[in-house]
Amino acid sequence: MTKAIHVKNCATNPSISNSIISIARQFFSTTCAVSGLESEPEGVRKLFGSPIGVLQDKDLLKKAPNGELLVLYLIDNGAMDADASLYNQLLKKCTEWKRLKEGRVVHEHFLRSRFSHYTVPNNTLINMYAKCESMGDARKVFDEMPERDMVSWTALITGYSQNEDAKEGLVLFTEMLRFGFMPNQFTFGSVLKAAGALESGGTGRQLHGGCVKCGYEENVYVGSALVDMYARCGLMDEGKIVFDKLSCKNEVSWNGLIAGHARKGEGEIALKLFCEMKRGGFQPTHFTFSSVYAACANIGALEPGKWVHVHMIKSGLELIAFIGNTLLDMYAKSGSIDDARKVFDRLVKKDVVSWNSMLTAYAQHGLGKETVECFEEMRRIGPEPNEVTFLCALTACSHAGLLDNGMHYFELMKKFKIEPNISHYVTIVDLLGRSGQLDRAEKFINEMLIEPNAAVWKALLGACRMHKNLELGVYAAERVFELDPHDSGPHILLSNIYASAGRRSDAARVRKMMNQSGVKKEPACSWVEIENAVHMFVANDDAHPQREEIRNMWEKITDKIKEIGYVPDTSHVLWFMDQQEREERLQYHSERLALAFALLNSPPGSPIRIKKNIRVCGDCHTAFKFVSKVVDREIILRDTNRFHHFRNGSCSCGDYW
DNA sequence: TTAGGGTTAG
Repeated sequence: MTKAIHVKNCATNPSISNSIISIARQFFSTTCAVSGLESEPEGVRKLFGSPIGVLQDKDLLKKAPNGELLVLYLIDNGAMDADASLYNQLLKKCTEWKRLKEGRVVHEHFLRSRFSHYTVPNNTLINMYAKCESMGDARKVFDEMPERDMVSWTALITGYSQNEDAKEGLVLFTEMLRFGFMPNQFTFGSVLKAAGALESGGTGRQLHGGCVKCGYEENVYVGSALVDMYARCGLMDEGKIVFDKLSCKNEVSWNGLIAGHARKGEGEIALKLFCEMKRGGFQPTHFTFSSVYAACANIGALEPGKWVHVHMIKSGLELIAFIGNTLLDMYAKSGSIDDARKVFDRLVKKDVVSWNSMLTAYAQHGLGKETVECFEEMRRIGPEPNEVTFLCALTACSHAGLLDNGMHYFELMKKFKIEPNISHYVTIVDLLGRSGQLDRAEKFINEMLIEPNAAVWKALLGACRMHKNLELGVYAAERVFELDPHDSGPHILLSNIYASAGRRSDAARVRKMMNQSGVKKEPACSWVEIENAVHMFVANDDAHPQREEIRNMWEKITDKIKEIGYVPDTSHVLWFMDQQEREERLQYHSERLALAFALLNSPPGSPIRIKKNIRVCGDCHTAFKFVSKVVDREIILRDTNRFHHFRNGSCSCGDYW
């Protein structure tokens, strides 16, 4: 319905009257009759801060930043009548375009008006400040308004929950109940988001009870928020129950469930749900693809990831950074760095995360030269690097042994006014340590501007293990034990340092200390993907149906690689076994079983992709290099740190990992 | 006037 606004005393100046007509149309979706303006154009110019000419533009309000102020000017000059709903519309526009500065001016004007006690525009004010991330102002409006309704409470609660202050949102919710206001579906949506952000399943369950009581469980917004809340709390079963009960589901409900499994590292389930979603006739969105790619990246599932990518291409969704970044990451983490680069090159618009993801991909694959080139390219044509960019670049230098480049980048951070955080320090210690500059690494730690944490000392400890420095290793391990006594890694590292120095009783003491304090070692396992199915192996796996064939295969391979010079290095195996026992133990490390299985079950010549949940041991690394030579296959092993591409007897990491 | 979902590092 169109309503005519009669602007009184309007201008003979056509540019002003045209502007007013244009504003009326675009701003209030109404027609406007101009009858002559006697006010001076200078005043308008002052308010706009820009030449009047700008106002003649068709897309006036999108371009002219101060359209709201013109309306206030017209009100002040008696050219337009104000009412409560006009203030409301002005504030809504400020919210929509996130124009905090103009919003404040409208707010002041509103306070001087005779409508300042009206609840609705005050609620809109709360919402405006909340959306402009100015919660102090939102709270002030709420506290000072003479009368509040349920919307006032909900707008403020939503503000806190959207501005990462979930706790305050929940506190306010209980207060709202105390004051006797009944929450509606909007309120529940926001408090459930808050409970999810706090990963507080207990609170979430109580709220769920409230939703049921008030009859909102079936509402698709509330239902999806419940699914999302349970998913963020890691309670996938409960999320699934709510999801199944929803008679009216939409894409968001599906996405909540899929993203939940993706976050938990349950890639297979996320993929299965993606198929179900499509079968159910739902169109996957950017959010869906993003979660599914993250799920594939997590389990290193290249083939399923490619399959989902084909679906996305068919669906016609543009390759924007939003999904392209996760797609790139998926290819990189699944071992296909070439595909990752292709995605990067095809991105419609690259943002800082795109560049960081590409740098990370190169870093994980040990491609130091490419990382340096990519970083330089980013400096030339890309967005401003951020702290993650530098972390990626430093990690790549560390993994590739590029000491000078790494130290140069660390210095460069100052130029970009980026304060190094603890992760940057850890990486530098790692870089110096791996390069054998242990004293320099120690000196660096002592001169750090922030307090070193367990990770810093762990980096030094790892370097001491690599370069067999007992004294400094013991010192670093003691620091780690003080700061993080429950981590099994440092205990094992120290025990191994002692063992390789021949100090068996000390090694035993550390193991005993570890066992007594209840520190548990994560059991090692490996995965390999054959024809779209993922097979998992643990060390000395006796349960596998093909165990005999696998063992025979590995024994055959061992004989072959021994012929061309492989000598088992048993220093990575527990010290208390005899030599033969140690060799046997090594024989059946999970990655070897996975490799033998892949050799038995995949076509000759095809690359083999294996994933391991902990760092690959030194002896397996050596063995794999020899294997890649005798079987003439590329073996791509992903461990927790990085990728190893084994080809023709050598590894892409240059034995530097 | 108030509501939902995603990504890079360690």
